[in-house]
Order: sequence, then C-alpha cells, then structure tokens
Amino acid sequence: MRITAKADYAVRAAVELARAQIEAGGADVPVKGEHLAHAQDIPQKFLENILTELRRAGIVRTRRGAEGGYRLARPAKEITVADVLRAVEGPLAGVQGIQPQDLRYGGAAERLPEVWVALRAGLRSVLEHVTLADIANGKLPKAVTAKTADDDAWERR
Amino acid sequence: MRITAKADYAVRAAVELARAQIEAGGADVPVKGEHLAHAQDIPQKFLENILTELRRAGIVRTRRGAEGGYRLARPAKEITVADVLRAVEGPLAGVQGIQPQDLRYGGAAERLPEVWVALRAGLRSVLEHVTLADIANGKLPKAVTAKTADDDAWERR
DNA sequence: GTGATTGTCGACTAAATCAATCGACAATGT
DNA sequence: ACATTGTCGATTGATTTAGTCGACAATCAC
Repeated sequence: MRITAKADYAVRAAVELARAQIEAGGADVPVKGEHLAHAQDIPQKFLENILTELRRAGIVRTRRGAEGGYRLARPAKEITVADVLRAVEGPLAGVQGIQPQDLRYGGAAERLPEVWVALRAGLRSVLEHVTLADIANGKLPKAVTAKTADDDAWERR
Repeated sequence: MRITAKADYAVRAAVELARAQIEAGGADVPVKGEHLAHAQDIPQKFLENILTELRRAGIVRTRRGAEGGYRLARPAKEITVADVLRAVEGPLAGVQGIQPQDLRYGGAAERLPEVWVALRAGLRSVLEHVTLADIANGKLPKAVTAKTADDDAWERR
C-alpha cells in the first residue's frame, strides 16, 4: 500500500505539464525533459523513461529535436490522477497481479475479496475525481477536500 | 498501489483465527500453524514468519509445544484489517517511507500531498471499519457494502 | 524426566521490482 | 550540416518480495 517514487514522479511531471498547458491558454507548447526534471527535482533520465511510458499510454505527446519536448495529449481537466497511475503501475489494488474480483478463497476468508474490491473503490473515489488541472490550479475537488477536512486524516498513522 | 502476498496472507490467517475464536465461543484454543497454512493454502514457513510479526505487533498470542499454536490476542471484533496490514507493512500510503503530510513539493505539484492524504483517508474509510469478525462471519459492514454495491466497483480497471 | 510436538529466530536464497544511469540512435528545427 | 531533444535497450545496485532451512526453546503427555 505504498506510493512508489515512480508513481509520484509521474504525477508530478504530469501536473507540471498541466500547468504549462493552462498557462499557454491551450496552445500546444512542448516542455523540455530537462525543464520538467529541474522543476520537480526528479532525475532526468529516470523521468524520461517514465514520460515514454506516459506517451505509450496516450497521456502525453512528444516531439523530438530542438524545440521538442513533452506536452499533454488531452486537456488537463480530462486527465485524472488514476489515469497516470495506471499508466505507470498496473491496475490498482491487485493481489499478485490478479484483480480482486477474480480471487477465490476458501474457508473463513471467503468474503475477503469483497473487502479488496471496496478498498479499490476507496482509492478510486479519490483518484478518479482529481484531474491534473485541479492540482495545477490549486483547486482540489470535494472528493479530496471532504476527506482532508477531517483532522483525523492528517494524523500520523 | 498493490496488495502484497504477505499482506493478503496475514489477513487471511488472521481471519481464520477469528473464526476459530468465534467457533470456540470465546474460549482460547490455539490453532496450529500447520492448520492455518493448510486451511488458507499458504506456505507454512512463510506464514510462520508473518505470524511472528503479528505477535510482535500484539495482534496474536502464541504457545509453543504440543497443544501449542496461535490465537488472537483480542476479540476478533476489535481487530481491523488496517491493524493487520500496518503490522506487516508499514504505515499506509507513504511515498518512499515518508508520510504524505510530511511531503513538500514545489511548483505546480504544491497541492499534491493533499491528494495523497485524501487517498490514505480513502483507504482508511474501508480498512479501519472492517473487523476480522466481520469477514469471518460473512457480515460485511456498510463501509464495504456501500462501496461494492456500485456495479462500477466490480469493473475491470 | 523423556520424548514428541510446536513456535522462535536468524540466516540464507532466488527472483522481481525499484530507482536509477548510459550510450547509440532517430527526429526535428535553424 | 548541425545542434538539440526524445527513444530505446542494456545494465546496474539496492531493496523488497516470497520463500526456505536448521538449530533452538518452550510446552505437553506420559
């Protein structure tokens, strides 16, 4: 249940691209890998690997050469954090690569898969409702603020 | 964002212990490691490592020797899935071992930590409300059923 | 007490994943 | 032509994952 550096880097880079898209008013200006790496303090070569995965997933578009770089393939408000995470890690909340709804357990644990499905739904209730534009604009949706509003959410556990 | 085999094993073994506790009507009868391993089809030696971690976390109690075995340290209805997961993996939803509320990002990703905190809250909204007794009895609480009720929750994503 | 049973602990291993790094190559703009 | 920038595969070292093994310690039945 941890967030890997790669997942974190992917989202941060994508958010940075979102801001560039918004600042350009929708104009399609590519951002260089070097700029992204520097802006978010991510090792450049590692980031480039990640961005290539995002390209293959259809989340970013690229251009080579001078004046080349990376940009989002769609409007930032149409890309969710879940989209980015699934692009770099696999499906959410699998057990050994198996999706929870495909698990079969015997004995007392028969109903456990339902718990894992609910867990995944809990993840999705956040990740599928936050877009890159939300984060870049600093305007988080209720799916987030409702959960962080509870003091308990900030407790160290 | 995956559930490791270890985490899954830990919960399944704990649920099996919960059922034994419930069937015994609260009487404290230890269950052998071999029985647990067989009942849930978990490699026995690996499971014993896990059960030792659960003991160190105060979730199970053990007895050696003939007539020895494992049992829950507390009533099954007082132990949540979150308790078990935190015992075998660390805190939920950290980025490289750092808890989300301690992260600081610059630039466009400034608000990202709040998203991770909300994510963790989403996990907790499920994991802290399901007890071992709930699973062993096959009576899942609303925190779970409300989320699995949605057809979308079962979709393959 | 003896012996069988069962958990404890540390060491060990193989494989996968994580977190990068590197270099040759392919596009692209000036 | 040339400098710039992304692409791709290979490689690396550390860590985690998923186990296995064996000596040892506790406990019970007899």
